[in-house]
Amino acid sequence: MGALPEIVLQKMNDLTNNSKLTLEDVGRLAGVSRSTVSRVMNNHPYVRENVRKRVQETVKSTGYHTNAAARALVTQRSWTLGVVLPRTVHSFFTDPYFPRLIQGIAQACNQLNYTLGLFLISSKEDEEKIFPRISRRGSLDGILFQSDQIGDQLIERLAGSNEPMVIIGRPFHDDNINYINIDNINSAFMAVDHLIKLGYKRIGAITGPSTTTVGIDRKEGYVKALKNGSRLIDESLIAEGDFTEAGGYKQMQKILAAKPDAIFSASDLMAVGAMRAVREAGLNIPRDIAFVGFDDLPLSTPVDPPLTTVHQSVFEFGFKAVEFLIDLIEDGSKPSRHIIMDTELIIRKSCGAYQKR
Amino acid sequence: MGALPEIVLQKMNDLTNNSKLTLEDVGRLAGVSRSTVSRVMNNHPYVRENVRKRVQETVKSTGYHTNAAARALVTQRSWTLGVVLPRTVHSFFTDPYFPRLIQGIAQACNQLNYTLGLFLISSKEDEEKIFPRISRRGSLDGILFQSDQIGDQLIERLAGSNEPMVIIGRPFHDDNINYINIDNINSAFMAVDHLIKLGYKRIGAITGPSTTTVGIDRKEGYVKALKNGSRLIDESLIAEGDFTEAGGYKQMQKILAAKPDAIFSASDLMAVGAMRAVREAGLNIPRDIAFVGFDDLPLSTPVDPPLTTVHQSVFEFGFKAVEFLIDLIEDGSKPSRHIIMDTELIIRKSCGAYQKR
DNA sequence: GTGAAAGCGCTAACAG
DNA sequence: CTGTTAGCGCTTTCAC
Repeated sequence: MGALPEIVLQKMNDLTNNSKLTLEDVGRLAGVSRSTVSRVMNNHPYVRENVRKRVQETVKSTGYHTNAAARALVTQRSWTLGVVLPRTVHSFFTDPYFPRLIQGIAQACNQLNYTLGLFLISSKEDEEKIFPRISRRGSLDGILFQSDQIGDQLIERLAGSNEPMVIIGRPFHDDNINYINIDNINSAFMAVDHLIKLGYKRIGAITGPSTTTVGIDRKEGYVKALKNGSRLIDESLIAEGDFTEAGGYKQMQKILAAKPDAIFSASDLMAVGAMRAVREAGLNIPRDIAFVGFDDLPLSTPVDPPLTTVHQSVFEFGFKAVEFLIDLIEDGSKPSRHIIMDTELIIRKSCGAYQKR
Repeated sequence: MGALPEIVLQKMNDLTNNSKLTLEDVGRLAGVSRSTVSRVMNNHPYVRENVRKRVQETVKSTGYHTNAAARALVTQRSWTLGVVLPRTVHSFFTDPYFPRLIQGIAQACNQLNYTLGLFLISSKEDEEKIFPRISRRGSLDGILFQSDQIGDQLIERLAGSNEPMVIIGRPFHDDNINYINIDNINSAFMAVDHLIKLGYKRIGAITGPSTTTVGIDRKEGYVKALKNGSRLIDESLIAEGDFTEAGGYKQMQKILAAKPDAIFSASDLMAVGAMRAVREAGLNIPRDIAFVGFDDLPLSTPVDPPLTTVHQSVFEFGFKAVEFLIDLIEDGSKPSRHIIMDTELIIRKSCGAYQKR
């Protein structure tokens, strides 16, 4: 430091404090041009080693950071990804699904040097206000959109803006849309088939909303499994839930009248509510009614008995979605793709598999 | 539309499709200069009404949106707020607190026209990678930081960068730092005092981590209430939890040996775990052991018996934090302030108040 | 009221 | 290897 004249030190101090340094300033302090500093900041080759060192030291001592807006303007890349959770997603703060998904997305963003913009839509007005912010060029490099209600207009509008976009879950119209999903139909099939093989005769279902593709697909898997096992579909054994605990409880009370001996629930959280209703009716799980759920996420309270369920890796789901989107951003010319993640049936006590043996 | 020559229509089509319109393009199409379009976009006065109309129509028909990066560069405002959740916040996806907080923050951002950048830090490496992104000028107008472990280095580094920042919760060193909080000491006091007034003699506590200010403050309220009621502090009745259900369960098992007749839990979620332990020990709530919790957030499963607890409005907490931050952004010269939100003791069945009467 | 011109801070040719 | 230069798309004086 002894080499620097006092006036430069003074300048450095000024600059450090108000922290409004530009490349030009740093260049001046390091005795190089703004281009060279830029090269150093962006790890370009072709900078002499001792110059690079000197610049790096100046950058460090001044606390200089690249101005993101200026960089974004010239590179046409914001390094920001938008995550949109539509307003019909009510269960945001009761079902661990969304927090877990966001964790996966956030971790991927961190690792891949993207910033994560979160858009929680809670009303029609929000939607209108937010739309320009997500579709405005220059602020987002791509969009992750949680699939929700079928015929979602926002999804169509966004798809029209031909920005890189990946839908999380199956969109209703999947023509020419990139999405990542699990095979809900076969996963549900697998779960219900397991109950059939265990010998249950009256297998009921608490489905998700029939206005969502998840709800539709998981129900389809249930129906398919029954048909495959030559069972009749009994509508009195089926009730439409809303992916909440309270919904599961309420729907189970309805189904109880039809005397089921097993239940497939389209989510663990609904299964918990349903089990509560069963217990209140004085019945035993799994002896009187067996249970299979869907999700296998850690709920805030342990379930008793432990729930047999379809495991999906929500964290990886979010992570992969980000990788998929970045891939799209880097090469937008690719034809649309669908990524299907694996699921697995985890057998625990609630299905009665252990008792039967 | 009949007035426009074919070549203009063609141009409009081109521009609409590749959607890379600039102010200049829109101006050309509307027959005005870029400045006028800018004025219209920003709702400036001094634009003739018919010109404004014409421009607005062109904007609409072309689907033009302002380029955020360019605007941010010139105005030095990104209209983006950063929310930082430090890595030691483990309970992100089991405790409803964080999702709820984020909901409040997101709603405020939507209403006040800000974009929300979410930074979930899960490792030391994340912290290093993220730090430049949050402190880099030009990308964030301000920061919301969830207070966590005492002596958090990130908080100190960020405070040093003198960007507008609001800490959610009490920071360890509160000198010259803006924060929003609830009065944890008095809230806990109120809860424990309630138990004292109900006549309980051996009141235990499951505290939060002693490395967090929430943990420390709520414990202090507990101690203060006991002293105020002329009780001795019995360390065997106190155990340090971690704000998880499993932690509450485990700590309760320890305290059980000391034969408490009431428990103050520093969070509802821990109370749920503790109640599970009590039930497993064959004891009745509230007859054998009464409970008071803290938070009053909707848990995924209803608590039985309903929990007497300190209510805090987490959604409003998040909302207010955003308003506070924006206030700071708009006038950075203000001296540091602290906002303290109200809490309220909600009496339900778990404390035995109803039985006693 | 409206347009021309300057410039926000950066990257990326293009020279040298 | 390094500096000069030309914009990226926008807002904002300053003239008229």
